[in-house]
Amino acid sequence: MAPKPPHKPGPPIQLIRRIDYLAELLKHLPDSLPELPAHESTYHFGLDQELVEEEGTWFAFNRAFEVGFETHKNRDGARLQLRERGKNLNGVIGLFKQAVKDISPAERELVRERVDVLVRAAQDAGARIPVRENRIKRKASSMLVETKRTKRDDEEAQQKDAEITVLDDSDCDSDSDSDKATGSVSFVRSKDPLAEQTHDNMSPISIDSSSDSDLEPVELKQIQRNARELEEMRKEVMQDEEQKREAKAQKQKDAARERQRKHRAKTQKERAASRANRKDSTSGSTSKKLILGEVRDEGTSKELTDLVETSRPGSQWRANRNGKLGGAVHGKQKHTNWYHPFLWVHIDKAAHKTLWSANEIVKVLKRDQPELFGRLNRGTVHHWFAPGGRGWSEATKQNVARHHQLARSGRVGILKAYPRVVEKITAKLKDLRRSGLPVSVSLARSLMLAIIKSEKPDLLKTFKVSEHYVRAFLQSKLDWSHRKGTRAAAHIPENAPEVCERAFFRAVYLMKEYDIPAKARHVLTGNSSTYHERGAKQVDIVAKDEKRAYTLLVASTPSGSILPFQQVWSGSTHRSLPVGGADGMDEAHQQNCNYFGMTFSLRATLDFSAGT
DNA sequence: CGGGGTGTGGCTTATAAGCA
DNA sequence: TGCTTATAAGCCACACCCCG
Repeated sequence: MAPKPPHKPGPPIQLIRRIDYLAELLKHLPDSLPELPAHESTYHFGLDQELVEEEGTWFAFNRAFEVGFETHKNRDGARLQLRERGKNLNGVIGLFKQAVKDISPAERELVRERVDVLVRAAQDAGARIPVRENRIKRKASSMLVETKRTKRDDEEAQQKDAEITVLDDSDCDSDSDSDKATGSVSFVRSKDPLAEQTHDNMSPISIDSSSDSDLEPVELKQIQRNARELEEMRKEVMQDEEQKREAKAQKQKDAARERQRKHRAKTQKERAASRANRKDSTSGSTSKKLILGEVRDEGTSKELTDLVETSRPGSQWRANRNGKLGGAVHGKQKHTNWYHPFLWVHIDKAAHKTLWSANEIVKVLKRDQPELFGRLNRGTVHHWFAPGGRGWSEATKQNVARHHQLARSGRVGILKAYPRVVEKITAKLKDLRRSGLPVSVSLARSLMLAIIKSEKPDLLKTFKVSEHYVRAFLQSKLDWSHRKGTRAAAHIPENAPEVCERAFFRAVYLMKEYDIPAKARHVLTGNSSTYHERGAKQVDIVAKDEKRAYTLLVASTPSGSILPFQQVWSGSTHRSLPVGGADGMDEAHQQNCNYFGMTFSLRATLDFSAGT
């Protein structure tokens, strides 16, 4: 599966809450500020879409903000002052909310500053949120306190870190912001009496012995001992915290599991109940409604109850292996293979119709074909989408193309860790096929054994390269299947006896040189079939019986006279042509001297036609 | 402001390939 | 044929939006 692109995080909730708080403040500005009609107001906030496209959201936001509030006119240090209240000013909230969606985290920080400026301006102008709306106020003001405290805490922490260098550890950087904000127990904060003592008694200390100090050796030793103890305590605390975190994570996991278990139990119960209901609701008004089509009888499509199983390509696997010889018994299949062509055709249609909304797709499908899509989940549909949402992902397209997932996966099992070996094997196999040699399992196995032996001989201690593995390799890695040859790849050459003799002596030489026993020889029998690309139109193969066939074109004029015949032959060399001294060639020339001719095509597999 | 609907990430489980 | 593994299905929860 292609890796998912990193998800772009949305604006932080704190920022949204802060903007909401500002909105509340702006709503409660005092009446002393004028509320101007739109044409008199200078507050016109909105993201100019053209600017957004040309310069980006951040630029467009800044421009709108500046044009509205004219902060450049304020003298140094002067606070922003609101000139009016009402609808026009409130438009700035929309501007903020629109902008924070599309900008970077760093830019969001700057937006946060702008919000703070406006909050101060509103407070300066006398905005007060009434008590009855205290919920938001509490929330927001607590945030104010929180942020202030965060800053202060951070500064303090930094100071302390600077002072007690022995405690300065990169691990401490990983302390979450929330920890800092709440001032929770963290070792750096020097809540520890020992640490405080150290802090009170000594000025900057460092475990680094190279630091020049005027301290007496005894004092130095004491400090170093303290430092070590501190270090140990720090480690203990860290470990403790780590354990707590793990325990918490585990607890959350358990809770989630329990929730899911309960949910499943509930749905099962509901299903059972609905089945029971269906059984005894076949009479009276329900039957009438059924006949009239007012309600849908979900119990009538009995054959569809096995949809899940039917949609799965590997159901035979279960039938063949399930529970045999005391083996494991797998339960009924539960996952539907939605890539099944009969299902996917509806899904694809619905997707285009609903403009790629997972929720809509599922709704439409469930409404139109509840028997088929009653169990389809919108989350599942969502996972099929390409990044961006409109269209299917590449992985999905591939799954649809092969009607299910996983097959032709390219997996090579034990050889996965040795891509070089795999590459060598596939290259050799492809070369063999290019030359037209039939590739059988035994040939492929010998080849693989030879390559593995030379590259990674250790593997062969346990790995047998079984024929089963070889078949799987050919299928998984090369997408080859067992094919019948369709076309002769080459003919027996003129110098065949000579070639055979050379091959014979080469074999003799090898056997003598490497002491190869005679029984190790293996003669590949002539074979009219081979492993070859699945679905290929032509399967070239050597030693295939030559087809003696040609195409004869018979044509006539509109008036009915028969034209000279045209024969179309095929061959791969000029030797396929009739030679000048062929039997009957003179006769042909004498009888049809006006008509006899040859034409060649320049294709790899030559076609030539002869008109007589 | 609350309720319902929607989009989406992440967790758990099922499936089938792969290996010994 | 038992066990392992990669990937998809199934499901939930959270954030956000819209509407009355």
